[in-house]
Amino acid sequence: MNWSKLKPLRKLFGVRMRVTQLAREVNVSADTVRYYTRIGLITPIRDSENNYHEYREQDHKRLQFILSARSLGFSLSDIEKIIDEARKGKMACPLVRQILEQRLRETEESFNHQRALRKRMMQAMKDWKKKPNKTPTGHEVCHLIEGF
Amino acid sequence: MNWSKLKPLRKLFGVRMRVTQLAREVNVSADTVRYYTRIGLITPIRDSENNYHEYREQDHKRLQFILSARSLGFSLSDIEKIIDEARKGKMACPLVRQILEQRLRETEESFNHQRALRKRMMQAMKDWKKKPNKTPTGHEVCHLIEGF
DNA sequence: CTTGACCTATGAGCAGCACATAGCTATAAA
DNA sequence: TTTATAGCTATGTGCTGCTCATAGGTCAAG
Repeated sequence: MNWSKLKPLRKLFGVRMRVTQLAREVNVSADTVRYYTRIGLITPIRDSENNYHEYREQDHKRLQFILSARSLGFSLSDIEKIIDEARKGKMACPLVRQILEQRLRETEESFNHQRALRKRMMQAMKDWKKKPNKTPTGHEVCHLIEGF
Repeated sequence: MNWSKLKPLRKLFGVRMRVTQLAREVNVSADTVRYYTRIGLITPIRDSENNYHEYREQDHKRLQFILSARSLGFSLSDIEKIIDEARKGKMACPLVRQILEQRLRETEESFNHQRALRKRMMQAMKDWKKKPNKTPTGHEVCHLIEGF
């Protein structure tokens, strides 16, 4: 049966989208949206005709929330907890504040690690400019690394 | 049979260690050493009596090489390639230089991302201090995140 | 000889996707 | 109307670099 002529009726129930269209609207890959769907962060309905996911306006909003939270360093697991709070009608804000604080500390830490790594790498680049290449001897692999 | 009385003979063939002892000597976890062994970066021999791995001096050196390379941002896959070059008797240095260059570029990039993330997070911390907690309405989850 | 602390190898799990696969859809040409 | 085919779909698997869980082995003390 051809449902295409009936599709306009769906507007009565709100706009429905498939995964690729939704992904394009928020500028992420379809695989990312599929992944969030798979782990239950987004809960679209199924089109019983073809088993495809149908994303509604609320799923769109949910996805935007997820992406905003991601851009603030929240993990998907954090986001799940936050959404669960809100689903239970509770205020998620205190939890959100607390998680942000913790993630910020972690980000500071990994930022410092990155900075130190970057420094080491730049130092190696510099030092190695003066050093020659060598053929490995015995159980040595590369004197540049071993001698750093 | 008790082999312990024969063990001193092994010194003729060099010092042998088990995973935990080697791990302690280089200050990493035994699981890390097991992992490197599992993926073939370190190739200890097997004690045929008990199927345990026996690490020799060359494995110790190899592990130190791996850790030095890791501390310069090389991936385990990079390290595998480098070791393979050396095993074939080739000079690994040119490859090492080239990989370092690439990894440094990537580190710069992710460092910049981290810095931007950190900045966003700190900004959010600051902004949110003036904002109240709110009970979720409709399909909203947390106005702090949504309104950032 | 038995207890029990500690050790072992191996399988599985983690984040956060990206990719491979097999099969479905939709549009346009024939 | 059929057919071709481009593009879509859901789902399974792979990736990095470990860490943890499990089942069993070792070994010195009692």
